[in-house]
Amino acid sequence: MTAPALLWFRQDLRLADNPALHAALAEGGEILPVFIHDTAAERGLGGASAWWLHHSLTALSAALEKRGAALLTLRGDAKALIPELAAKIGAGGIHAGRMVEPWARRRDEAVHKALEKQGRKLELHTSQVLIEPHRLRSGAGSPYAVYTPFAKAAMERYEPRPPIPAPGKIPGATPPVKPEPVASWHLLPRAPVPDWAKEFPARWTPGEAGALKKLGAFIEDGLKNYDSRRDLPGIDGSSSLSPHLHWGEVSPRQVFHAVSESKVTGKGAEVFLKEILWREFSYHLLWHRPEMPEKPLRHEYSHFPWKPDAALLTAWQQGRTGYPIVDAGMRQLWRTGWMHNRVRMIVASLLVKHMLQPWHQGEAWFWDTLVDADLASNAANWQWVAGCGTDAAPYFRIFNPMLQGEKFDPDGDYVRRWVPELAKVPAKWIHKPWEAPDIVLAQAGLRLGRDYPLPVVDHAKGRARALAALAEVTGKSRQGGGDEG
DNA sequence: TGAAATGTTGGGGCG
DNA sequence: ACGCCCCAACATTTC
Repeated sequence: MTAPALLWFRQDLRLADNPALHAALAEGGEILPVFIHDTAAERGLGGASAWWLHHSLTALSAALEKRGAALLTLRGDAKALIPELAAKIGAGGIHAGRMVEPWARRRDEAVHKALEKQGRKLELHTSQVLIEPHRLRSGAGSPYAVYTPFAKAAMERYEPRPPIPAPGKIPGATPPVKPEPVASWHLLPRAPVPDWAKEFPARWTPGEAGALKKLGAFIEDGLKNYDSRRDLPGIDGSSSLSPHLHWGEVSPRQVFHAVSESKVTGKGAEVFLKEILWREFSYHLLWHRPEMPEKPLRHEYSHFPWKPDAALLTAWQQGRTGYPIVDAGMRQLWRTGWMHNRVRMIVASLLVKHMLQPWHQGEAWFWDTLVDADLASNAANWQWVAGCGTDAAPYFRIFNPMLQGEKFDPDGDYVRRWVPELAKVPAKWIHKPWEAPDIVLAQAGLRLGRDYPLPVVDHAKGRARALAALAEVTGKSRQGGGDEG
Protein backbone atom coordinates (compact mmCIF):
# COMPACT_ATOMS: atom_id res chain seq x y z
CA MET A 1 0.00 0.00 0.00
CA THR A 2 1.22 3.47 -0.91
CA ALA A 3 2.45 5.59 2.00
CA PRO A 4 0.29 8.62 2.75
CA ALA A 5 1.43 12.01 1.55
CA LEU A 6 1.66 15.00 3.84
CA LEU A 7 0.22 18.17 2.33
CA TRP A 8 1.33 21.25 4.21
CA PHE A 9 -0.90 24.28 3.50
CA ARG A 10 0.67 27.69 4.16
CA GLN A 11 -0.19 30.50 1.80
CA ASP A 12 -2.02 28.50 -0.82
CA LEU A 13 -5.38 27.86 0.76
CA ARG A 14 -7.07 26.50 -2.33
CA LEU A 15 -7.85 23.24 -4.07
CA ALA A 16 -7.79 24.42 -7.69
CA ASP A 17 -4.46 25.00 -9.39
CA ASN A 18 -2.61 23.78 -6.35
CA PRO A 19 0.55 22.00 -7.54
CA ALA A 20 1.37 20.69 -4.06
CA LEU A 21 -2.04 19.07 -3.79
CA HIS A 22 -1.69 17.79 -7.33
CA ALA A 23 1.67 16.18 -6.53
CA ALA A 24 0.32 14.66 -3.33
CA LEU A 25 -2.59 13.12 -5.23
CA ALA A 26 -0.26 11.82 -7.90
CA GLU A 27 1.42 9.61 -5.31
CA GLY A 28 -1.75 7.56 -5.33
CA GLY A 29 -2.15 7.06 -1.60
CA GLU A 30 -4.01 8.87 1.15
CA ILE A 31 -3.32 12.50 1.93
CA LEU A 32 -3.01 14.23 5.27
CA PRO A 33 -3.65 17.94 4.79
CA VAL A 34 -2.29 20.07 7.59
CA PHE A 35 -2.16 23.74 8.48
CA ILE A 36 0.02 24.90 11.34
CA HIS A 37 -0.41 28.19 13.14
CA ASP A 38 3.31 28.65 13.60
CA THR A 39 3.98 30.18 16.99
CA ALA A 40 7.70 30.17 16.21
CA ALA A 41 7.32 32.29 13.08
CA GLU A 42 9.56 35.32 13.25
CA ARG A 43 6.91 37.71 12.07
CA GLY A 44 3.54 37.29 13.70
CA LEU A 45 0.25 37.72 11.88
CA GLY A 46 -1.26 41.16 11.72
CA GLY A 47 -4.72 41.61 13.20
CA ALA A 48 -6.56 41.85 9.90
CA SER A 49 -4.60 38.91 8.47
CA ALA A 50 -5.53 36.84 11.51
CA TRP A 51 -9.19 37.62 10.92
CA TRP A 52 -8.84 36.59 7.30
CA LEU A 53 -6.95 33.42 8.10
CA HIS A 54 -9.57 32.28 10.58
CA HIS A 55 -12.29 32.47 7.95
CA SER A 56 -10.18 31.18 5.11
CA LEU A 57 -9.21 28.08 7.08
CA THR A 58 -12.82 27.50 7.99
CA ALA A 59 -13.66 27.58 4.29
CA LEU A 60 -10.74 25.35 3.30
CA SER A 61 -11.62 22.88 5.99
CA ALA A 62 -15.18 22.61 4.74
CA ALA A 63 -14.08 22.26 1.13
CA LEU A 64 -11.68 19.45 2.02
CA GLU A 65 -14.30 17.76 4.14
CA LYS A 66 -16.68 17.75 1.20
CA ARG A 67 -14.08 15.88 -0.86
CA GLY A 68 -13.28 13.31 1.77
CA ALA A 69 -10.34 14.75 3.69
CA ALA A 70 -10.15 16.44 7.07
CA LEU A 71 -7.80 19.39 7.53
CA LEU A 72 -5.55 18.81 10.52
CA THR A 73 -5.09 22.14 12.26
CA LEU A 74 -2.29 22.52 14.76
CA ARG A 75 -0.62 25.27 16.70
CA GLY A 76 3.04 25.24 17.58
CA ASP A 77 6.51 25.15 16.11
CA ALA A 78 6.18 23.95 12.54
CA LYS A 79 9.88 23.14 12.34
CA ALA A 80 9.27 20.38 14.89
CA LEU A 81 5.68 19.45 14.05
CA ILE A 82 6.08 18.68 10.35
CA PRO A 83 8.91 16.14 10.80
CA GLU A 84 7.03 14.60 13.73
CA LEU A 85 3.88 14.21 11.68
CA ALA A 86 5.80 12.81 8.74
CA ALA A 87 7.38 10.19 10.96
CA LYS A 88 4.12 9.30 12.70
CA ILE A 89 2.18 8.65 9.51
CA GLY A 90 5.18 7.14 7.71
CA ALA A 91 4.78 9.75 5.04
CA GLY A 92 5.78 9.29 1.44
CA GLY A 93 6.07 12.74 -0.03
CA ILE A 94 5.80 15.95 1.97
CA HIS A 95 4.45 18.69 -0.27
CA ALA A 96 4.02 22.44 0.10
CA GLY A 97 3.93 25.61 -1.95
CA ARG A 98 7.17 27.54 -1.96
CA MET A 99 7.24 30.74 0.09
CA VAL A 100 9.47 33.76 -0.48
CA GLU A 101 9.46 35.19 3.04
CA PRO A 102 12.97 34.98 4.50
CA TRP A 103 11.75 33.50 7.78
CA ALA A 104 9.75 30.89 5.88
CA ARG A 105 12.76 30.01 3.74
CA ARG A 106 14.86 29.44 6.86
CA ARG A 107 12.03 27.38 8.30
CA ASP A 108 11.73 25.24 5.18
CA GLU A 109 15.46 24.71 5.24
CA ALA A 110 15.26 23.47 8.83
CA VAL A 111 12.27 21.25 8.08
CA HIS A 112 14.04 19.82 5.08
CA LYS A 113 17.13 18.99 7.15
CA ALA A 114 15.05 17.30 9.83
CA LEU A 115 13.20 15.28 7.21
CA GLU A 116 16.44 14.24 5.56
CA LYS A 117 17.42 12.48 8.77
CA GLN A 118 14.32 10.36 8.26
CA GLY A 119 15.23 9.73 4.65
CA ARG A 120 12.47 12.09 3.56
CA LYS A 121 12.43 15.48 1.93
CA LEU A 122 10.31 18.59 1.72
CA GLU A 123 9.07 19.07 -1.83
CA LEU A 124 8.29 22.67 -2.65
CA HIS A 125 6.08 23.58 -5.59
CA THR A 126 5.56 26.79 -7.52
CA SER A 127 2.35 28.11 -6.11
CA GLN A 128 2.35 31.79 -5.17
CA VAL A 129 4.00 33.21 -8.27
CA LEU A 130 3.99 32.90 -12.02
CA ILE A 131 7.74 32.54 -12.14
CA GLU A 132 9.98 31.55 -9.25
CA PRO A 133 12.30 34.43 -8.37
CA HIS A 134 15.37 32.23 -8.39
CA ARG A 135 14.69 31.19 -11.97
CA LEU A 136 14.75 34.71 -13.34
CA ARG A 137 17.93 36.70 -13.72
CA SER A 138 18.93 39.53 -15.99
CA GLY A 139 21.41 39.15 -18.82
CA ALA A 140 24.23 40.11 -16.50
CA GLY A 141 23.23 37.26 -14.20
CA SER A 142 22.05 39.51 -11.40
CA PRO A 143 18.48 39.79 -10.12
CA TYR A 144 16.29 42.48 -11.60
CA ALA A 145 16.22 45.78 -9.79
CA VAL A 146 13.98 47.74 -12.14
CA TYR A 147 10.35 46.91 -12.82
CA THR A 148 10.11 47.37 -16.58
CA PRO A 149 12.89 45.01 -17.66
CA PHE A 150 11.70 42.59 -14.99
CA ALA A 151 8.15 42.59 -16.33
CA LYS A 152 9.39 42.13 -19.88
CA ALA A 153 11.60 39.21 -18.95
CA ALA A 154 8.89 37.65 -16.80
CA MET A 155 6.43 37.74 -19.69
CA GLU A 156 8.95 36.20 -22.04
CA ARG A 157 9.58 33.40 -19.59
CA TYR A 158 5.97 32.78 -18.61
CA GLU A 159 4.40 29.71 -20.16
CA PRO A 160 0.63 29.99 -20.29
CA ARG A 161 -1.13 26.75 -19.53
CA PRO A 162 -4.53 26.08 -18.08
CA PRO A 163 -4.69 25.93 -14.28
CA ILE A 164 -5.03 22.51 -12.67
CA PRO A 165 -8.70 21.84 -11.92
CA ALA A 166 -9.76 21.19 -8.35
CA PRO A 167 -9.90 17.44 -7.64
CA GLY A 168 -13.31 15.89 -7.14
CA LYS A 169 -12.22 13.55 -4.35
CA ILE A 170 -9.32 13.64 -1.96
CA PRO A 171 -8.61 10.42 -0.04
CA GLY A 172 -7.98 11.73 3.44
CA ALA A 173 -5.63 10.01 5.87
CA THR A 174 -6.53 9.62 9.51
CA PRO A 175 -4.67 12.23 11.56
CA PRO A 176 -2.23 10.68 14.06
CA VAL A 177 -2.82 13.49 16.56
CA LYS A 178 -5.76 15.46 17.84
CA PRO A 179 -6.35 18.71 15.97
CA GLU A 180 -6.42 22.05 17.70
CA PRO A 181 -9.48 23.74 16.25
CA VAL A 182 -8.92 27.07 14.51
CA ALA A 183 -11.42 28.66 16.88
CA SER A 184 -9.07 27.93 19.77
CA TRP A 185 -6.32 30.01 18.15
CA HIS A 186 -8.10 33.25 19.02
CA LEU A 187 -7.48 34.82 15.65
CA LEU A 188 -10.65 36.91 15.77
CA PRO A 189 -10.73 40.35 17.41
CA ARG A 190 -10.86 40.28 21.18
CA ALA A 191 -10.82 42.85 23.97
CA PRO A 192 -9.97 45.69 24.22
CA VAL A 193 -11.57 46.32 20.80
CA PRO A 194 -13.59 43.18 20.14
CA ASP A 195 -15.61 44.61 17.30
CA TRP A 196 -13.01 46.41 15.19
CA ALA A 197 -13.61 44.00 12.31
CA LYS A 198 -17.38 44.19 12.42
CA GLU A 199 -17.64 45.68 8.93
CA PHE A 200 -15.26 43.19 7.33
CA PRO A 201 -17.82 40.48 6.56
CA ALA A 202 -19.90 42.84 4.45
CA ARG A 203 -16.85 43.62 2.32
CA TRP A 204 -14.97 40.32 2.21
CA THR A 205 -15.59 36.62 1.75
CA PRO A 206 -12.35 34.85 2.65
CA GLY A 207 -11.80 31.47 1.05
CA GLU A 208 -11.45 29.96 -2.38
CA ALA A 209 -15.10 30.28 -3.36
CA GLY A 210 -15.09 33.96 -2.46
CA ALA A 211 -11.89 34.46 -4.41
CA LEU A 212 -13.20 32.84 -7.58
CA LYS A 213 -16.44 34.74 -7.35
CA LYS A 214 -14.56 38.01 -7.03
CA LEU A 215 -12.30 37.15 -9.95
CA GLY A 216 -15.28 36.34 -12.13
CA ALA A 217 -17.13 39.49 -11.19
CA PHE A 218 -14.10 41.66 -11.78
CA ILE A 219 -13.42 40.22 -15.20
CA GLU A 220 -17.07 40.64 -16.10
CA ASP A 221 -17.48 44.23 -14.88
CA GLY A 222 -14.16 45.81 -14.09
CA LEU A 223 -11.46 44.58 -16.43
CA LYS A 224 -12.33 46.43 -19.61
CA ASN A 225 -12.00 49.92 -18.19
CA TYR A 226 -9.67 49.07 -15.35
CA ASP A 227 -6.98 51.43 -16.59
CA SER A 228 -9.06 54.54 -16.07
CA ARG A 229 -11.35 53.42 -13.27
CA ARG A 230 -8.69 52.05 -10.95
CA ASP A 231 -7.33 55.50 -10.15
CA LEU A 232 -10.59 56.82 -8.73
CA PRO A 233 -11.00 55.82 -5.10
CA GLY A 234 -14.61 57.00 -5.08
CA ILE A 235 -15.67 54.14 -7.36
CA ASP A 236 -15.04 50.44 -7.00
CA GLY A 237 -12.59 50.02 -9.86
CA SER A 238 -10.12 47.73 -8.12
CA SER A 239 -10.20 43.97 -8.42
CA SER A 240 -10.06 43.50 -4.62
CA LEU A 241 -8.19 40.28 -5.27
CA SER A 242 -5.15 41.19 -3.17
CA PRO A 243 -6.06 39.36 0.07
CA HIS A 244 -7.19 36.32 -1.89
CA LEU A 245 -3.90 36.31 -3.77
CA HIS A 246 -1.94 36.75 -0.56
CA TRP A 247 -3.44 33.65 1.00
CA GLY A 248 -3.33 31.79 -2.25
CA GLU A 249 -7.07 31.31 -2.45
CA VAL A 250 -6.55 31.97 -6.12
CA SER A 251 -3.24 31.68 -7.96
CA PRO A 252 -1.74 34.32 -10.23
CA ARG A 253 -1.85 31.71 -12.97
CA GLN A 254 -5.60 31.39 -12.54
CA VAL A 255 -5.88 35.16 -12.75
CA PHE A 256 -3.78 35.35 -15.92
CA HIS A 257 -5.69 32.50 -17.46
CA ALA A 258 -9.07 33.97 -16.63
CA VAL A 259 -8.07 37.27 -18.21
CA SER A 260 -6.91 35.60 -21.39
CA GLU A 261 -10.03 33.40 -21.57
CA SER A 262 -12.22 36.46 -21.18
CA LYS A 263 -11.02 37.84 -24.52
CA VAL A 264 -10.94 41.28 -22.96
CA THR A 265 -7.96 43.03 -24.49
CA GLY A 266 -6.72 46.57 -24.65
CA LYS A 267 -5.46 48.95 -22.03
CA GLY A 268 -7.69 47.69 -19.22
CA ALA A 269 -6.46 44.11 -19.32
CA GLU A 270 -2.91 45.22 -20.00
CA VAL A 271 -2.73 47.52 -16.99
CA PHE A 272 -4.37 44.95 -14.72
CA LEU A 273 -1.87 42.23 -15.66
CA LYS A 274 0.92 44.72 -15.03
CA GLU A 275 -0.35 45.04 -11.47
CA ILE A 276 -0.07 41.28 -11.05
CA LEU A 277 3.49 41.64 -12.30
CA TRP A 278 4.21 44.33 -9.70
CA ARG A 279 3.32 41.69 -7.15
CA GLU A 280 5.71 39.27 -8.85
CA PHE A 281 8.38 41.95 -8.86
CA SER A 282 8.00 42.41 -5.10
CA TYR A 283 8.43 38.69 -4.58
CA HIS A 284 11.47 38.75 -6.84
CA LEU A 285 12.99 41.56 -4.79
CA LEU A 286 12.27 39.90 -1.46
CA TRP A 287 13.79 36.64 -2.61
CA HIS A 288 17.00 38.25 -3.79
CA ARG A 289 17.13 40.97 -1.14
CA PRO A 290 15.78 39.25 1.99
CA GLU A 291 16.77 42.23 4.13
CA MET A 292 14.11 44.31 2.35
CA PRO A 293 11.53 44.36 5.19
CA GLU A 294 14.09 45.80 7.60
CA LYS A 295 16.74 47.67 5.69
CA PRO A 296 16.62 50.27 2.94
CA LEU A 297 17.73 48.73 -0.35
CA ARG A 298 19.64 51.92 -1.12
CA HIS A 299 22.08 51.95 1.65
CA GLU A 300 22.63 55.71 1.85
CA TYR A 301 19.10 55.85 3.25
CA SER A 302 20.23 54.11 6.43
CA HIS A 303 21.41 57.59 7.46
CA PHE A 304 18.14 59.29 6.65
CA PRO A 305 17.22 61.89 9.28
CA TRP A 306 13.80 60.60 10.31
CA LYS A 307 12.06 62.50 13.07
CA PRO A 308 10.00 59.95 15.00
CA ASP A 309 7.03 61.61 16.64
CA ALA A 310 4.38 59.56 18.44
CA ALA A 311 1.69 62.23 18.16
CA LEU A 312 2.11 62.59 14.41
CA LEU A 313 2.10 58.84 13.94
CA THR A 314 -1.10 58.51 15.96
CA ALA A 315 -2.80 61.29 13.99
CA TRP A 316 -1.93 59.45 10.80
CA GLN A 317 -3.08 56.06 12.06
CA GLN A 318 -6.37 57.44 13.30
CA GLY A 319 -7.12 59.45 10.19
CA ARG A 320 -6.84 62.83 11.88
CA THR A 321 -4.09 64.53 9.89
CA GLY A 322 -6.32 67.30 8.62
CA TYR A 323 -5.79 66.28 5.00
CA PRO A 324 -9.16 64.89 3.88
CA ILE A 325 -7.95 62.42 1.26
CA VAL A 326 -5.41 61.03 3.70
CA ASP A 327 -7.85 60.74 6.57
CA ALA A 328 -10.43 59.12 4.32
CA GLY A 329 -7.88 56.49 3.33
CA MET A 330 -6.76 55.77 6.88
CA ARG A 331 -10.34 55.39 8.03
CA GLN A 332 -11.25 53.18 5.11
CA LEU A 333 -8.30 51.02 6.11
CA TRP A 334 -9.39 50.76 9.72
CA ARG A 335 -12.97 49.96 8.92
CA THR A 336 -12.60 47.64 5.94
CA GLY A 337 -9.07 46.27 6.25
CA TRP A 338 -8.25 47.70 2.84
CA MET A 339 -7.33 50.97 1.21
CA HIS A 340 -7.54 52.02 -2.39
CA ASN A 341 -4.13 51.84 -4.04
CA ARG A 342 -4.02 55.44 -5.21
CA VAL A 343 -4.75 56.55 -1.66
CA ARG A 344 -2.11 54.21 -0.24
CA MET A 345 0.48 56.17 -2.18
CA ILE A 346 -0.87 59.48 -0.91
CA VAL A 347 -1.03 58.49 2.77
CA ALA A 348 2.39 56.87 2.57
CA SER A 349 3.91 59.94 0.99
CA LEU A 350 2.50 62.16 3.73
CA LEU A 351 3.81 59.94 6.51
CA VAL A 352 7.28 59.51 5.10
CA LYS A 353 7.82 62.93 3.57
CA HIS A 354 5.76 65.66 5.21
CA MET A 355 5.90 63.96 8.59
CA LEU A 356 9.40 62.43 8.31
CA GLN A 357 8.23 59.29 10.09
CA PRO A 358 10.32 56.16 9.41
CA TRP A 359 8.71 54.07 6.69
CA HIS A 360 8.86 51.06 9.01
CA GLN A 361 6.14 52.69 11.08
CA GLY A 362 3.85 52.79 8.09
CA GLU A 363 4.83 49.31 7.08
CA ALA A 364 4.03 48.04 10.58
CA TRP A 365 0.63 49.73 10.64
CA PHE A 366 -0.30 48.39 7.23
CA TRP A 367 0.93 44.97 8.29
CA ASP A 368 -1.43 44.99 11.22
CA THR A 369 -4.49 46.52 9.58
CA LEU A 370 -4.54 45.36 5.95
CA VAL A 371 -6.37 42.17 5.07
CA ASP A 372 -3.97 41.88 2.12
CA ALA A 373 -0.85 42.44 4.25
CA ASP A 374 1.95 40.75 2.37
CA LEU A 375 5.57 40.96 3.42
CA ALA A 376 6.97 41.32 -0.08
CA SER A 377 4.46 43.82 -1.45
CA ASN A 378 4.29 45.82 1.75
CA ALA A 379 8.03 46.22 2.15
CA ALA A 380 8.67 46.83 -1.55
CA ASN A 381 5.97 49.46 -1.82
CA TRP A 382 6.96 51.31 1.33
CA GLN A 383 10.51 51.43 0.09
CA TRP A 384 9.23 52.61 -3.25
CA VAL A 385 7.41 55.53 -1.66
CA ALA A 386 10.24 56.36 0.72
CA GLY A 387 12.64 56.50 -2.20
CA CYS A 388 15.01 53.89 -0.79
CA GLY A 389 13.90 50.99 -2.99
CA THR A 390 15.90 49.88 -6.00
CA ASP A 391 13.39 51.09 -8.57
CA ALA A 392 11.88 53.70 -6.33
CA ALA A 393 10.14 56.99 -6.77
CA PRO A 394 12.84 59.62 -6.40
CA TYR A 395 12.66 61.22 -3.00
CA PHE A 396 11.69 64.59 -4.44
CA ARG A 397 8.47 63.17 -5.80
CA ILE A 398 6.23 64.48 -3.10
CA PHE A 399 2.50 64.14 -3.43
CA ASN A 400 0.41 67.22 -2.81
CA PRO A 401 -2.59 65.82 -0.90
CA MET A 402 -4.89 68.63 -2.06
CA LEU A 403 -3.98 68.24 -5.72
CA GLN A 404 -4.18 64.46 -5.56
CA GLY A 405 -7.60 64.77 -3.98
CA GLU A 406 -8.80 67.18 -6.64
CA LYS A 407 -7.41 65.04 -9.43
CA PHE A 408 -8.63 61.64 -8.34
CA ASP A 409 -11.62 62.45 -6.14
CA PRO A 410 -12.90 65.54 -7.97
CA ASP A 411 -16.40 65.49 -6.49
CA GLY A 412 -15.17 64.49 -3.05
CA ASP A 413 -17.32 61.36 -2.93
CA TYR A 414 -14.55 59.30 -1.39
CA VAL A 415 -13.81 61.85 1.30
CA ARG A 416 -17.48 62.30 2.13
CA ARG A 417 -17.94 58.57 2.49
CA TRP A 418 -15.16 58.06 5.02
CA VAL A 419 -14.95 61.45 6.69
CA PRO A 420 -18.55 62.28 7.51
CA GLU A 421 -17.55 65.50 9.30
CA LEU A 422 -16.86 66.90 5.84
CA ALA A 423 -19.99 65.53 4.20
CA LYS A 424 -21.53 68.95 3.60
CA VAL A 425 -18.43 70.76 2.44
CA PRO A 426 -18.75 71.70 -1.25
CA ALA A 427 -16.47 69.93 -3.72
CA LYS A 428 -14.50 73.11 -4.31
CA TRP A 429 -13.24 73.10 -0.74
CA ILE A 430 -13.48 69.51 0.34
CA HIS A 431 -9.78 68.78 -0.16
CA LYS A 432 -8.67 71.99 1.56
CA PRO A 433 -11.41 73.01 4.00
CA TRP A 434 -9.08 75.36 5.88
CA GLU A 435 -9.07 77.64 2.84
CA ALA A 436 -12.84 77.79 2.62
CA PRO A 437 -14.55 81.08 3.53
CA ASP A 438 -16.08 81.12 7.01
CA ILE A 439 -19.58 81.30 5.58
CA VAL A 440 -19.02 78.08 3.61
CA LEU A 441 -17.77 76.27 6.71
CA ALA A 442 -20.68 77.56 8.75
CA GLN A 443 -23.16 76.35 6.16
CA ALA A 444 -21.43 72.96 6.17
CA GLY A 445 -21.74 72.86 9.95
CA LEU A 446 -18.00 72.45 10.28
CA ARG A 447 -15.94 73.97 13.08
CA LEU A 448 -12.36 73.43 11.94
CA GLY A 449 -10.02 72.50 14.73
CA ARG A 450 -12.93 71.00 16.66
CA ASP A 451 -15.02 68.76 14.43
CA TYR A 452 -12.13 68.15 12.12
CA PRO A 453 -8.45 68.99 12.62
CA LEU A 454 -6.42 71.57 10.80
CA PRO A 455 -3.48 70.05 8.90
CA VAL A 456 -0.98 68.67 11.41
CA VAL A 457 1.85 69.57 9.03
CA ASP A 458 1.77 72.49 6.63
CA HIS A 459 2.11 71.19 3.09
CA ALA A 460 4.64 73.73 1.83
CA LYS A 461 6.76 73.53 4.98
CA GLY A 462 6.59 69.74 5.07
CA ARG A 463 7.62 69.57 1.46
CA ALA A 464 10.57 71.90 2.00
CA ARG A 465 11.66 69.99 5.10
CA ALA A 466 11.55 66.68 3.25
CA LEU A 467 13.64 68.08 0.42
CA ALA A 468 16.19 69.38 2.91
CA ALA A 469 16.38 65.92 4.48
CA LEU A 470 17.05 64.47 1.04
CA ALA A 471 19.89 66.90 0.48
CA GLU A 472 21.42 65.69 3.73
CA VAL A 473 21.28 62.06 2.67
CA THR A 474 22.56 62.52 -0.85
CA GLY A 475 25.35 64.72 0.54
CA LYS A 476 26.42 61.96 2.89
CA SER A 477 26.28 59.36 0.17
CA ARG A 478 28.51 61.41 -2.11
CA GLN A 479 31.22 61.56 0.56
CA GLY A 480 31.29 58.02 1.79
CA GLY A 481 28.65 55.54 0.79
CA GLY A 482 28.23 53.37 -2.22
CA ASP A 483 25.15 52.63 -4.16
CA GLU A 484 23.06 49.55 -4.51
CA GLY A 485 21.05 48.19 -7.34
C1' DT B 1 2.46 55.63 -10.18
C1' DG B 2 4.63 64.56 -9.08
C1' DA B 3 4.79 69.29 -8.05
C1' DA B 4 6.68 73.71 -8.24
C1' DA B 5 9.54 76.92 -10.43
C1' DT B 6 11.03 78.80 -14.42
C1' DG B 7 10.99 79.60 -19.38
C1' DT B 8 8.57 80.35 -23.83
C1' DT B 9 5.00 81.62 -26.83
C1' DG B 10 1.25 83.92 -28.75
C1' DG B 11 -3.09 86.45 -28.66
C1' DG B 12 -5.37 90.53 -27.31
C1' DG B 13 -5.79 95.10 -25.14
C1' DC B 14 -4.14 99.42 -25.51
C1' DG B 15 -1.57 103.69 -26.24
C1' DA C 1 -0.31 100.11 -38.12
C1' DC C 2 2.76 99.16 -34.68
C1' DG C 3 5.09 98.05 -30.47
C1' DC C 4 4.57 97.13 -25.82
C1' DC C 5 2.79 94.83 -21.98
C1' DC C 6 0.11 91.39 -19.73
C1' DC C 7 -0.86 86.91 -18.91
C1' DA C 8 -2.81 82.49 -19.89
C1' DA C 9 -1.33 78.25 -21.79
C1' DC C 10 1.96 75.24 -22.55
C1' DA C 11 6.83 73.40 -22.20
C1' DT C 12 11.00 72.63 -19.74
C1' DT C 13 13.75 72.35 -15.77
C1' DT C 14 14.49 71.67 -11.07
C1' DC C 15 13.50 69.88 -6.63
